[in-house]
Amino acid sequence: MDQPSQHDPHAPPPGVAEPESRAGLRGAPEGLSIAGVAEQAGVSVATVSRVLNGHPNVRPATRDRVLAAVAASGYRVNELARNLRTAESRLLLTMVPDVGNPFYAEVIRGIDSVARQHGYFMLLCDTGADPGRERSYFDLLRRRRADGAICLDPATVQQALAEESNALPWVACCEFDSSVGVPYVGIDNYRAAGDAVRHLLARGHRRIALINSDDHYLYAQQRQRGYLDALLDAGITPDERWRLNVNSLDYEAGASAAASLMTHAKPPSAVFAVSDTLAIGVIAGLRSVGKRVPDDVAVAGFDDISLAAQIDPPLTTIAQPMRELGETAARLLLQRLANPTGDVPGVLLPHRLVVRKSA
Amino acid sequence: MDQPSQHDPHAPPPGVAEPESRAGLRGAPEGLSIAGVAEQAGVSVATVSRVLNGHPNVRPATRDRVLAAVAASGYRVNELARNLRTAESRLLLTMVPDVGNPFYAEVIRGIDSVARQHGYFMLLCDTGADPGRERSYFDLLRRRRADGAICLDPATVQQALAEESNALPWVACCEFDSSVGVPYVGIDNYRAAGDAVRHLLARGHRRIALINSDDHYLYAQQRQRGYLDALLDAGITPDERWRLNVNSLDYEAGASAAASLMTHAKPPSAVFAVSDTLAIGVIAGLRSVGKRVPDDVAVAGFDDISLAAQIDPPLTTIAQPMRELGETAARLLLQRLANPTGDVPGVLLPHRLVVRKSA
DNA sequence: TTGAAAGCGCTAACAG
DNA sequence: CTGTTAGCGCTTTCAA
Repeated sequence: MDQPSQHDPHAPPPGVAEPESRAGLRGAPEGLSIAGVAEQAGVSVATVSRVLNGHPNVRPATRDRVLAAVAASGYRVNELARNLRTAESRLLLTMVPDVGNPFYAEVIRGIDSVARQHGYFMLLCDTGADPGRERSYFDLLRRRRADGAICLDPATVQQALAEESNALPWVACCEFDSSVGVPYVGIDNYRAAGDAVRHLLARGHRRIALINSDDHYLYAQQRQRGYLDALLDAGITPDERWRLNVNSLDYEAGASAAASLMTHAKPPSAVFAVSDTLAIGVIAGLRSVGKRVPDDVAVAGFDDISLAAQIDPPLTTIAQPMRELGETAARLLLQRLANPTGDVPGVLLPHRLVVRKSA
Repeated sequence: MDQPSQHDPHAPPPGVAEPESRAGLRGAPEGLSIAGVAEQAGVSVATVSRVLNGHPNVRPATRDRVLAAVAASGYRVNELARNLRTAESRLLLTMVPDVGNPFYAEVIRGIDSVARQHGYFMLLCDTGADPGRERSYFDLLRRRRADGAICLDPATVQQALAEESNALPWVACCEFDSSVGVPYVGIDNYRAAGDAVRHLLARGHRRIALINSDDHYLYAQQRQRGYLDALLDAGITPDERWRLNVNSLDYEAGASAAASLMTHAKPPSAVFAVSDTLAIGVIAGLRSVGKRVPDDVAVAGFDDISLAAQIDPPLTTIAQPMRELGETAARLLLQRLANPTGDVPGVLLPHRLVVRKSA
């Protein structure tokens, strides 16, 4: 009972992370090393290391002496040294196109929570979906600053990554190309988009526009195919002028896309935007040109960010399990790290149509 | 011209970050060290190190030989080793209450951009404003995993930090207590809140509610004082029942606070929320109980996140220079790192009232 | 202009 | 159960 079995060396060592006396902290010399603690405790550095890492083979009395010295001196392990010695950084790199997007923010939280649970920290990098930045961040893996990476960037840039470094431990999240051969987690974008469009069709709409994101996202292509096929299946010939691609998921992008859509003589009666942020912008843009939602134009979004339920009118959208997406990605990566040669699966998580007032 | 003067060792070493032949990468052995490169180039490890770090005293011919070996082998420096040797992690810790809040997201971007410009990466930690998590993250500094920290958490927890470790290199951002003695950047919350309330007063409102965030944020106290004094100055006795504190900045918190406010017999005609997310929730909550904004109730927010201009009605709010806040915080920290003993100032950035339709 | 060698602080054999 | 010791891969004197 007083002897920890099976110790995780990256959990806070017993006695070390506990609140210690202020005096101890005050006295903490800057350059105190394990050798200093060993001396104070009258043992060898090896023993201190053992105690710090929770190894079982230490006599309780010795352990206490070491712990006392640690507490008294305010010693903290130098993880720079530990990292070199163990050849791991305990850092997980997360590359995301836009931290500011609420969708990504939530995915990130999922990643972070699982990472921390396993003694890893998250190095978050905002790539702006720029291949150059992506590459340079990815290089952190080779330089050993991160043990593994999670990539949410466009499949086009993921392919480049895969080509030159299939062996490096990384996984794809949300955006993925199942053919590149890295583990991935995401949803069935084709079906999800179809579900959204079929909902619009069921509401009686025939003129349905698509506001899509940048085409080098594979998910954009998949959602577009889902949209087209759903239309075709309903006997509707898609109107090319009603398919817009925007190069950012900002509210503004959605707003101006919507406004331009409404300049047509016989404009669409419904809009499907592939992101809630876009859809919220669409609603604002529609309002700015005097259109009411959903009376004049219905709007459906994608993601179900928390804001979707709060705007006027509340947004009908496809819910993605954002947190789970992130959590799963982190688990897949951890799995790959633990067993570099083992096969790691691709996993598809379920989506869900959430019907609110906007469509 | 062909000799880099004044080289920053953390910028990509010349020739190393450039795209190399695929063959080079393919052939890269996992455990290639500087010694291997030295051998291939027929020089000593010291020389390789000099080349890698752009030291001037290397004969061009030698340098080329080394660079060729580096390119051919696909060698990448092991930063774990470099970090131990140079005793720095080149990581900046950022502790933030909620990554998902658009306000913080934007501040974070500012931090990240300056950090990267100076060869640092950002370790982002979501504390949930929890003192325990804060403490444990902060410990990363002592363990040498980060060279410095930027804290956006409540002043109450910052005080604890300061008490036990005034000597550690950290700065406060957005939320700060000028008396704790660490460098900080923020805005004049007292004046900003006053500006918002005075705008409401000028619009003819007398019954003005305040929806405030958790009281252990100093900014919440400052904004409350600004609100109260502005009312008092206008000869109005503040009504205590109209001051609400919520413990989260989520949309939902704003929505339910607004709804409860409207249960009063003679409810407020205007609401000042100390965060845009709260204000957006307030508008949704008002709508849910049948109130129109701004006709029945005017709403003012705080921050000017990008969403503020998109909702219906567009939000009147106090703009904070979010990016600059982050950038400045990073610069202050870098300054402290460069000169640990030097005095680092507290800096106040300007805010701005943005009048839109909601008030 | 270059090389040899001494560590940075830690972990993990290997002995005892 | 404990101590001695050999590195991890790099940077940096110090000498040549």
